[in-house]
Amino acid sequence: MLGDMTEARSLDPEEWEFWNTWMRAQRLLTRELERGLQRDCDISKAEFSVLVTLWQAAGRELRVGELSESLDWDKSRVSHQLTRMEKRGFVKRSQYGADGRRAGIALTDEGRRAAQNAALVHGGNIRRHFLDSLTPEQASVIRAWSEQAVGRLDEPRRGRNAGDDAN
Amino acid sequence: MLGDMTEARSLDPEEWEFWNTWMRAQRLLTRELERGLQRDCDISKAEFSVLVTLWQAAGRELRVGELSESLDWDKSRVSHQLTRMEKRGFVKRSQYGADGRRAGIALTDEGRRAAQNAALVHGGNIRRHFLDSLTPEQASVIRAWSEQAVGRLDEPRRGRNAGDDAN
DNA sequence: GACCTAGAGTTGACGCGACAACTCTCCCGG
DNA sequence: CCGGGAGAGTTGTCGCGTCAACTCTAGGTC
Repeated sequence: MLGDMTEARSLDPEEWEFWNTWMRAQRLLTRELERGLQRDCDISKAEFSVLVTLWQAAGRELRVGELSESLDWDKSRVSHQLTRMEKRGFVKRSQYGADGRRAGIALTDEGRRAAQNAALVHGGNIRRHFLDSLTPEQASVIRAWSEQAVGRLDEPRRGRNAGDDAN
Repeated sequence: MLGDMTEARSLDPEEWEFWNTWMRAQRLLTRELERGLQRDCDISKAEFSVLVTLWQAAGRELRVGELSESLDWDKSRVSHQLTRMEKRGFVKRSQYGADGRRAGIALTDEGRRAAQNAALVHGGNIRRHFLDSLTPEQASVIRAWSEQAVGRLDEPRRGRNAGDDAN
């Protein structure tokens, strides 16, 4: 809408520095947590997300589409991820329907164990590396910004509820 | 240090929600910017980082190790990225040394054009999607958190200067 | 009943990111 | 001279993430 006059100007050096520091902080934090997950639980962040989402379904089998919606992942991404995780023995695609199609996704026992353990360990890591590092003021400001950013960036896409996800 | 007693407890539901919202905001923002970069400039975020870093070197050829240090990327990652970008015609590995080894990395003309254009366009996108969305208070709090997080997570790794990078 | 379109899911291809293994040169000590 | 690191760079492999193309079935229309 309304193209304003300052279009052609990029960012000032200090704005770039702000942006770079911010991106760097994010990257270091997620890298640290991802490494922790790999080291302590031997699973990836993507695997964690799927495990926890299925775990929260408490035994109910989810469809690929539901996972896709819940995680806000592309359906093909979910499918690929499930293929890998099926190979690892974390999930099972149960076939149903007379002809044998339409997959429902279920955790295996090993998947359940991994989910439970990872939630504990990863939660602790998040506390140590993120939550504990925030002053109350920082926490509330960052929470507010996050919510507003999600609202701004996510509403356009799906104009309805904001379901849970697990990252 | 000193393991405190609350080890075995993971996160409360509201802490998880905070964490998830925060991760989600990050993901949506970076996804949006990455898409913008792809759409408007036909380059990826990784390509952008390399282009800008080389551009800032203002004609001086960088070594792989320098790029790796500057970007805080694994050396092998730099090498792979350069291979792809060489194929696209953005960079050139100039050989020197009598026997022909030790690669110096230089931008091609096309690389220079792409860098310049992308810095402008991407900068604008960052302004629109991020900087403009911050109240002054949010900006200062987030800046402070970022710096402190980088200090905490990055100092252990390299106990020296905090060079520039381009993300 | 034949078409055919919409939706669900899978597959393939490709770039990104991490890790380990390998090459090659330089340099140092014997 | 030769053997053995150390440092720089490359290669291979694999998982993640995205896009496009494909399959298959259900359901609707004629």
